Amino acid sequence: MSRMAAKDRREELIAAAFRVMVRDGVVKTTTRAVVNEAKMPLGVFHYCFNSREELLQEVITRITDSGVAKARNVFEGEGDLGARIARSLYTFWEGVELSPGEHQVGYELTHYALRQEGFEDLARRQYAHYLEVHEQLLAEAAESAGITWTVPLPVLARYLNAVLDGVTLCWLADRNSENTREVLRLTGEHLMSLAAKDA
Amino acid sequence: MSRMAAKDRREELIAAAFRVMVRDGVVKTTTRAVVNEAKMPLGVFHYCFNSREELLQEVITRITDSGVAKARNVFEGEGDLGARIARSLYTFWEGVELSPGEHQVGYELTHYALRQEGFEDLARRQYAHYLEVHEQLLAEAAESAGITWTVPLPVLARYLNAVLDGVTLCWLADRNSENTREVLRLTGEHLMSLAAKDA
DNA sequence: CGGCGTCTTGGACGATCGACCAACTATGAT
DNA sequence: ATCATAGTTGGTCGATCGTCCAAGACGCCG
Repeated sequence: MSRMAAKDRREELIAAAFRVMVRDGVVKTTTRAVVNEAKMPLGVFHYCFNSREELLQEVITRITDSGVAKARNVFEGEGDLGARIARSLYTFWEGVELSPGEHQVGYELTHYALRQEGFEDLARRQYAHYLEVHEQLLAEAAESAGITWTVPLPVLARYLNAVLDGVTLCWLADRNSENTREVLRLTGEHLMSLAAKDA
Repeated sequence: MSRMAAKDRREELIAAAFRVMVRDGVVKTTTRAVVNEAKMPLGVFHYCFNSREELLQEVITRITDSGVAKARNVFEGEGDLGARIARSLYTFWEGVELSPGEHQVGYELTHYALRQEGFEDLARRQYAHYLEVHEQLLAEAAESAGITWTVPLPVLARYLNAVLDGVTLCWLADRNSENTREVLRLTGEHLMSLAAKDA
C-alpha cells in the first residue's frame, strides 16, 4: 500500500464505513468489511482507530453535523410563506427518496447509540442538532415572511421533526410515496395556519 | 428440567426473548442470552426453533398483532371529539413513558427486518397493521362524534402514525417530556380542525 | 413389561468478530 | 549515512456466535 498519513487514512475509512452502512446496515459494518471496502489491509484499522466504537462514533458525528440534516436546510428561495414551506418539505422528501439508505443509517445509528453504554449523549446531541436546525429554519422563515408563530418555536420544531422522522420511517417500510406526499402537504398547510401576520 | 411440551417451551422462549430485547436490545438478544433468561439449557433452543431468525420473526409478529400497538387502541370512552382525541393521545403517551424499552424494541425490530433478506415483508406488514389500526380508530371516532374527516382516511392515519412515531423517537433520545406533550396537544387540535360536522 | 416417540442435555464444531503484535519499510531531519 | 519517527503488513489470539448432534431420560400405549 502506498504510504499515507494516518489522518488521511482515517477519513477514507470513515467514508468507507459509511458506504458499508448504507449498503449492508450498521450491524454488518465490521472492521473487516470496512477495510475491505477501503481496499486496505486489516492491520490498518487499529492503527487509525482505537476501537470499532471510535469509528462508529466518528461516523455519527459526521452525519449529525453536516450529513443527512443538510437536506432539511432548505427554507431558502423566493415566494410567500406557503410556497417556501411547500418547497422545503418537497426538497426534504426528494432527499429521502433519492437516498433512502442514508436516512435509514441515521436511525440505525441512533438506536445503536441509545443501546451503547456511554453513547446516549451522542443520540441526544444528534436530535438536539436536528431540533436546532428546524428551529432556526422556522425562525428565518417567519422573519422573512413577516409573521410570528403562534406556537413556541421549540414545540413547533419538535413537531416538524416528528412528522419528518415519522413519515420517513413509515415510508422505509411500505414505500407508499403518494400518501406520504399528501401527509407532507397536510403538514405544510397546518404550519401555515400557525402563522400570524406581524402587526 | 421438568418435562414440557415443545409448544409451551416456544412460548416461554419468545417471552424471554422479548424481555432480553427490552433490557439489552435486539442485537444482543443471542440464543444463549434467551435460554439463559428462560433458565433453560442451550440445547433447548434449536429443538424449539429452527433458527434464531425464526424466533425473532415470531417476536415481531407478536408485537405487531397485539403488543405495543394495543396502547394506541384507546379511542373509547365518553366526551366530545376533542376530549376523546386528547385522551387517546395522552393514553398513548402514557404507554410510551411507562415502558420506553418496548417501543424502542419495536423500532429496532423494524430496522432489523428491513435489513434482513426476505424479512422486508414483516416490516411492511408491521406498518400496514399500525396504519390500519389508526384508520379504524379515526373512523370510529368520526362516526360516534357525527363528523366527517376532510382528509382521506389513509392519509390522516399515516399522519397520525408519523407524529406518534416521530415524537417517540425524538423523546427516546432527549427525554423532553414537556415539549413532547405540547406537540401531541398541537396535533390533537389539528385533528379537530380537520373534522366537519355531518349534514 | 417392552418399545417408541417426545423431550432433555452438555458438549462440540466451524465461522466470525474485535483486538493485538512483532517484524518490516519508508521518510525526513541531523 | 544514521537514526528516530511514522506507517505497513500478515498472522494470530481469545471470545462469542449460531448451529448441530449423540446419548440419555421420561412417559405413554400396546
